[in-house]
Amino acid sequence: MSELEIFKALSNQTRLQILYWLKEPDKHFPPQEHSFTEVGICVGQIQQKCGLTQSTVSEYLALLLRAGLLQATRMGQWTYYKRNEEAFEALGHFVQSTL
Amino acid sequence: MSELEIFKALSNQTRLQILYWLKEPDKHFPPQEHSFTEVGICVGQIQQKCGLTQSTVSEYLALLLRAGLLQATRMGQWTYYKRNEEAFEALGHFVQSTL
DNA sequence: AATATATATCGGTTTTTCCCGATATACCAA
DNA sequence: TTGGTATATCGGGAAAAACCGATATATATT
Repeated sequence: MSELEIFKALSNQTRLQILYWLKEPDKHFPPQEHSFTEVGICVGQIQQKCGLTQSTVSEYLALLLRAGLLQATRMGQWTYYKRNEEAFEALGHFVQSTL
Repeated sequence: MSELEIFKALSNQTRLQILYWLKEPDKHFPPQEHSFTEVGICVGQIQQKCGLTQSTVSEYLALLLRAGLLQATRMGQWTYYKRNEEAFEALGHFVQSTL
């Protein structure tokens, strides 16, 4: 995904907030069956904290996924999202050396 | 300026292009009276390379300035813009460690 | 003062983004 | 199969961004 698309994905307060929450899931979300670091957080949990509708949050997560900033894992009827830390490192490096 | 405003400023292909040109002014702009690294490039030169209108380019530069990514120097009837490299370093660090 | 040039700002149209409700799809359980 | 829950997708209204042309402002020159 292009840097332009990444910056667009980051140009929204709610999406930045989601990324912040997902940085330390155990601090921001209640305990769950599956490991935070392995699968991430399901859409419903994120939606509750956002206060936006389910459809909007689902779209935001899909957008962050397309930008490469998140990874998704489908487990049963839930989709778990977690950060793709490699993408953040790569982006930081890009900003420092290329942008 | 907030990171959100910075990411918004970076969410445009033309503005990214301008930042790229300003990274190595001597490679992308004709010689000029004043030192590239000291004052930067004037609006007209940037506008010519963009192909957009003067008003649009002026607004883009003002936007990048407000975001803290550029610095401006008024000299006579010209305004010279150059990159604020500290802002890029700070942003890269932010992406790596905080975002 | 009058003119010319460079840049900034203003008003408006088109495009994109934001965010919603409704609906579709996927999966699970009875 | 039927019904229930989780997520994704679709269609659309409202807000913001992307540009533009016209005009205002600032500076320099004559």
